Amino acid sequence: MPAKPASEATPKRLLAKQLREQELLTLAQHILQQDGFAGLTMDRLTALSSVSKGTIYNHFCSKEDLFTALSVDSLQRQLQLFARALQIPGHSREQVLALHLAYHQFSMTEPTLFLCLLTANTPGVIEKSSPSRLALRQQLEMQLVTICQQLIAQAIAEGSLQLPAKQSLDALAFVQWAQAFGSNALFKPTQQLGLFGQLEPQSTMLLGINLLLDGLNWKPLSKEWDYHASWQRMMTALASEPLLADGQTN
Amino acid sequence: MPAKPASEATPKRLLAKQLREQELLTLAQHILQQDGFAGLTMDRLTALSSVSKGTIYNHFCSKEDLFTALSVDSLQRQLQLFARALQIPGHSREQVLALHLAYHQFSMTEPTLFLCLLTANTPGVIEKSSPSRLALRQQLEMQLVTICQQLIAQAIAEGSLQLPAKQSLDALAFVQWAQAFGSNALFKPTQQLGLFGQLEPQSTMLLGINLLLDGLNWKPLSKEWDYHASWQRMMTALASEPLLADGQTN
DNA sequence: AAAATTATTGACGATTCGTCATTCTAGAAC
DNA sequence: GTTCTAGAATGACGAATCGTCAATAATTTT
Repeated sequence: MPAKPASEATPKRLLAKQLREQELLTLAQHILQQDGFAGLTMDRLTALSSVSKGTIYNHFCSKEDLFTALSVDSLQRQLQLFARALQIPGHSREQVLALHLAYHQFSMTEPTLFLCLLTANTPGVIEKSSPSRLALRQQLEMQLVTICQQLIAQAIAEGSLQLPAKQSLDALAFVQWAQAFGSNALFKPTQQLGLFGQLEPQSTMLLGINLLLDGLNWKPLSKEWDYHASWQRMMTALASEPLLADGQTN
Repeated sequence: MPAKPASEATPKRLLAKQLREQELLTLAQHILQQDGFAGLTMDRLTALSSVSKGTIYNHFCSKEDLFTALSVDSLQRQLQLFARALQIPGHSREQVLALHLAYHQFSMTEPTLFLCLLTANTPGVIEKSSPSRLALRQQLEMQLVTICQQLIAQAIAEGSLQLPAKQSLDALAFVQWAQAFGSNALFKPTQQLGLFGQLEPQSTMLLGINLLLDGLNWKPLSKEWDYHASWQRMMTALASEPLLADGQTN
């Protein structure tokens, strides 16, 4: 047998495949926002796509795996938004605010993707997703958390924040994350929220963040600074800022 | 046509039906914790139960409706735990802590039920559940939130807490709820949590609560009181306390 | 006890998932 | 340019699951 170089990496095939995968994902999103989650069927996806069912199953090992893939997409979008949010000037506590805002904006402007994120966190979906894709998702989540940790570390370094006794950076990042996740999940798009229906998401969310950061004694405190103004300013900044294209060096 | 009394309310049939429904729900739980969410099938539930498929569909209009029913069960259990937690003596801030602890304990000791709660919050499930059961769930959630609100109102009345300017009771309850929900969801049973794997749930959760309540200036502050001790004390209290039976007047 | 109303059954149709033998394609070897 | 081959694509098919409904049984009413 001739020493075949194994051909391991398919040269340009890979690109086409990734491209098509993205195409399938956006198509799935369209179906979701048009017909709801009950309307997303593999057969339907097949019918509306340009490829056959077999090919689709060549991308996603199950319908649930498709959901996990959508959640990965979701996280990537979120990562982009985080990057943009961090470019808004402001002191460290304002930057935390910017991240929370970006998260919130994402959940509001991309309800479908956000709901995919929630769905993909469900045991029924996890059980039937491919391990590799689950790992990918976890890696992306880690990137997001790392951003938060860096922000906290930076605040400590510059002196606007002191690490509480016996606590880790991780713990602080977790608390922030939990707060943001919980708030956005409860304010979730669908369902007119009988529970907290009369609450205004924006200011309630800001309240939670302020309480948390005040509790941490993260300077300047909410009594020393108008974070409502900061929130407003950042909202317009995030909305208007020309999103820098993907692979752009600068 | 003879004036039929409509027979509206079936006298004792209802009891039997409710009893059987509970039986089906616990059976479904057993299947879930034994074979995972992928293993729960209507046919399988039928096979293991003493009734036929038709009868089961006479209780739950779809498989998703069954999940919503499980989440209702979950909330009822949680309500019980809240009641018990409130009986533990302590000042108002300790009582808030007790509620958080009860929530956390529930998510840890009844992982399956908690996961049902998460699953039932998913659009795919909501879309296919019966409106009446969704309403029931919402009502129970409302009860839980009301308990939180009362606690806050009481603290304000007795002077250990002041309502922040321009904020409502609802908003404060929401923030607490979001924090608790987020933390427990992220520390969810399944999946060894690569993100926050090395974190110790207990103390991290306590940290979050303390930050929030300190931010609210809810007395006594965490620097003036050993809430870690309170947490420990309540944990044993919750674990050991003889659970008062359901319909017991006292 | 007969009639009438309500509940139960489980076989069946319909839907959806996921597979696999076959067909096709793109590039390597000659 | 032709042949060869590894891998990709296809879509008909089998399997699994959902949910229904005509027939039957149980219970209440008269």
